Amino acid sequence: MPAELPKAYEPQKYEDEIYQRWEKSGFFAPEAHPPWVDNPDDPKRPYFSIVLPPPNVTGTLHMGHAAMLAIEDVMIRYHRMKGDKTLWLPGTDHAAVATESKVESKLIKEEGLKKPKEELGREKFLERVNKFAQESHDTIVNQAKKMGASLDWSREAYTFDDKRNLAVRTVFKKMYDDGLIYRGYRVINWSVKGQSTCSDDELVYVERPAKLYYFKYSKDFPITIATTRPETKLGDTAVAVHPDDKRYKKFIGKEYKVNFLGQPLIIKIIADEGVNPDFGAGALGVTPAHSAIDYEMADKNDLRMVRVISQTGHIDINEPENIHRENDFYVDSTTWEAAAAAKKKFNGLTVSDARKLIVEELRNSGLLEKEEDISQNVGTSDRFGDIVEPLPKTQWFVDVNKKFVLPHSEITGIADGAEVSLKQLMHTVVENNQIEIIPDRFNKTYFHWIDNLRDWCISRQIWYGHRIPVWYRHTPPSTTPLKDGSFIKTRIVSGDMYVGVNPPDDVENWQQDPDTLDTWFSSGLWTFSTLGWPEETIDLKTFHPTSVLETGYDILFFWVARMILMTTYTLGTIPFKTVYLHGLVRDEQGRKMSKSLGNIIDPLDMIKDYGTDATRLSLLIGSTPGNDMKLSVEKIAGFRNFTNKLWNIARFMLMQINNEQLTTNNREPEAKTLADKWISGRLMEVTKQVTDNIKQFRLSAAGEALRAFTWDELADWYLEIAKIEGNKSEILNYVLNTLLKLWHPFMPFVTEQIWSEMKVQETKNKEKFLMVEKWPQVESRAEVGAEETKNNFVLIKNIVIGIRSLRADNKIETAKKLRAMVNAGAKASLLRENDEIIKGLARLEEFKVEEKIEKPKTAVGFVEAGMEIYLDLAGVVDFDKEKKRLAEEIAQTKKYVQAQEGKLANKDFVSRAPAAIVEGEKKKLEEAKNKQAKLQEQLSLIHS
RNA sequence: GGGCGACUAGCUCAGUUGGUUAGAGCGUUACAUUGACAUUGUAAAGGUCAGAGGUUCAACUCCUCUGUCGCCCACCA
Repeated sequence: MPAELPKAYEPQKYEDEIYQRWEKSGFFAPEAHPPWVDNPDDPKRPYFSIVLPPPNVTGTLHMGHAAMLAIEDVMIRYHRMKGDKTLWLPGTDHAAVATESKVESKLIKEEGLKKPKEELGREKFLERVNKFAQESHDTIVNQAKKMGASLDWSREAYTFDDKRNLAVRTVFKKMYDDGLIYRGYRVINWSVKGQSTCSDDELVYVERPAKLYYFKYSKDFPITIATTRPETKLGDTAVAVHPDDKRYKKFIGKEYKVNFLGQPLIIKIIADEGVNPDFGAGALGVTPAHSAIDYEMADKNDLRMVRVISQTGHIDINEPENIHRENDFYVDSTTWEAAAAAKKKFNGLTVSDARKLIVEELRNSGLLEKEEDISQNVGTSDRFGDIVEPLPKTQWFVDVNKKFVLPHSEITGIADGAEVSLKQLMHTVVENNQIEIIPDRFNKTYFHWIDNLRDWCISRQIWYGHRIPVWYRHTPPSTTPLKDGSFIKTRIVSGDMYVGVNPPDDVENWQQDPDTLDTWFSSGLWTFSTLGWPEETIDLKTFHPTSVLETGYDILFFWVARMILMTTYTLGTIPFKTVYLHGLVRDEQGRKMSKSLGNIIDPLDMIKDYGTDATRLSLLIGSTPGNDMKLSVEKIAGFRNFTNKLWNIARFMLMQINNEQLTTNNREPEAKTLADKWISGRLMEVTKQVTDNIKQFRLSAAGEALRAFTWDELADWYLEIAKIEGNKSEILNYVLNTLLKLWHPFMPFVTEQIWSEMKVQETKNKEKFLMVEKWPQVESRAEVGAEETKNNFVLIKNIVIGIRSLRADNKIETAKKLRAMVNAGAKASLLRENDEIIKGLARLEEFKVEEKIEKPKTAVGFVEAGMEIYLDLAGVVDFDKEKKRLAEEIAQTKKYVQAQEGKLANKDFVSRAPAAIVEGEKKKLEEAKNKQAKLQEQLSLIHS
């Protein structure tokens, strides 16, 4: 007998050591193919690759990461065991804003700096950020290792390292040359707090109460407008009404010179379909400089743009584009003086102070007609948290609608050299199914997002990020608009500007654009920048497009869509074939886990208390793609129990396997008994189920099938039978080998540990890994009699269950041996062959199998598959109770019989349903009728 | 305002093209326990599949409507 395993599995004892051995073995890298692969260098050998969604470098592992790592590791380990060239490439994300502000507040807190960026300067500050990132990098990496993730650390990438920076610069330059990146003066989302732009997707809308003010700009203005932001009206250049609004139709096209509390305005009345005549006053003041929607309206109607709010969030009506001395409106000196007074009055006020003042003045001058409480959606900055101030600035944009020539295309439906837009590319690859999104309902969301996509603002005013590879001869060109009468039209500022992958030769005469790129710009390149692009590396050729992208559905737009954009544009191909979206991990009440709620389940605590395998299973089983999952400590504890169960199953099996016969060589032995045949058949079925389910990304179903097999069939039945039949070395060995392999992707540690105990027994060599064993094959052998085997076994099983059930009902203690007998009819020989099993499992001293038998007087009975089984209770039976029990069962059976008869009496059913279904229902009816009759007979035989 | 999802046992969830007497885990109840495992075993209770219509021989499954909850998108200013 092999050396015994400890009674309980203690994950903490093994996990770290196993991970180190795995890592040292080199098998995480695709170069180290499993030893049994015959043709490792065959170019046709399939590959499987996943690039890990990079966690923030300064972050710590949370359950979301844990779920991601567990799901991806299952896929990776499965494909590695299948013999594919398998690469799982790790990396971390520099998380520009998040990291920068973390370091900033750290410097303030710990070193007493007031404004760290100003005080240290760009270079020194970035040094500090880099240092911090470097230090905390190891934390998240080590935590990923704790999860058992079989990542190829030799290829680790960072979104902000030199290689990725080169990729970023290269793509930027290419897009600029194609005219897809432009510098423009447009209304963008500005975070006053963060002093930076943010993209449309980074806005979070918050519902809050607001006041809607109704007023006229001045007494002589004909239309009342309504607004929640009176202070922006200082920059109005139009009033918009619905084209069909009878009240206002006559004003459309007219232009008014008004004095708005001292501020001179020229207001044009325009018509726009978007104006809702029933909301507010049915007329709205158009502020092109401080509202994205007004900006679009202004663009359509060729309006002027007057900026009145500065980037610090103060009123500032002194911007160059605001004062138009050429305009005859201002020739009038009184107006000019009024304008000067207005400036003096409002300038320097914060937005909210200005609002108060304006409302006050409107009220005093009798212009304010109404105040109304409404609820309003305001956009806040996801990163900084403050309400975003739309204002015009010169920024860099990616044009998503502009057509360009795609020289090389591997995209179905788009030919080499075709003229396309980025939007079209993004649309096509999902529509033509080159990229499959799981679950597929997210296709709809994705298309909707693309259809509404506007140009992407990519420049940010923070320091920790990829610097824009643009240099200006002196200072950045002025943002003063051209004197073409149009203050709206996007224009690309030319002049002394250099765009290049590398700095200009005489860089000392140039100044680089101070801005950095949106972090998603570099993340968008992730699948190919990590593989070495722009170099033409072997990795790129071998592993791209990647097989699967697995990530949370919450970053479908931020990241997944941008990767599709960047990859189709740059390489003319898809970044990945399948997108697997997992849900959010929530607490047991369905709430998000957060510090403030104190409901965080820390994966590292769980690993410590219950082991990694249990933690992984709790995230894998019982959750489906795209749906949030609820997690509780109890669930994890439950899987800890299962881990221990598996350990003890193995422990027992190893004790049953004869020392000389122990082998990790997986040949299926000949099945001798019915139970043997049954368990081999079931194992084969389960192998097929698990394999199919993993292939179809149904990991929960795969795990659930395996769990049910392992516990309910193998442990509860076959191993119990093995105790009775004995002498099962070979088959137990085979089942154990297969079982460990099937479980390995889900619970790598406990399976590897058991395997290495076996390896030591067998070869005295620990350095052979289950991790690279060959995945069990599903043999397409002819399953002669497989169905019959199963049915026969189920019959035995049901007899045992029936007897146990009667015992329990009659409160017979487990230890007491009873006598049972059966009217076996045609099944007599089957039951005789297996009577030891029945006797053992049902605790019988005698199991009498006869073709025909009379019911003993002191017995109770039941009917199974047409046989009557009697359990002799030797006088302890309570006949009243027994009568009741039988009557209940008869009633139930009767109900079923009636239902079946009704079904079969229905002519439509018999004529229209497939013959096989009808046959099946007939058979069920016969069996039930038979059962009913026999139960009836049993009842009638009770004389009390 | 538009869209999506969920609603199945006390709780957490499976249920793959329509055909099962609707399943699992946890929990509950009863009994057991030095022989692989109490991180256990045996047995049991527990469901009008949110509601109403419809299609069909047949609906948890397909269609329509309603309700409750959740999420995403959308700057009625």
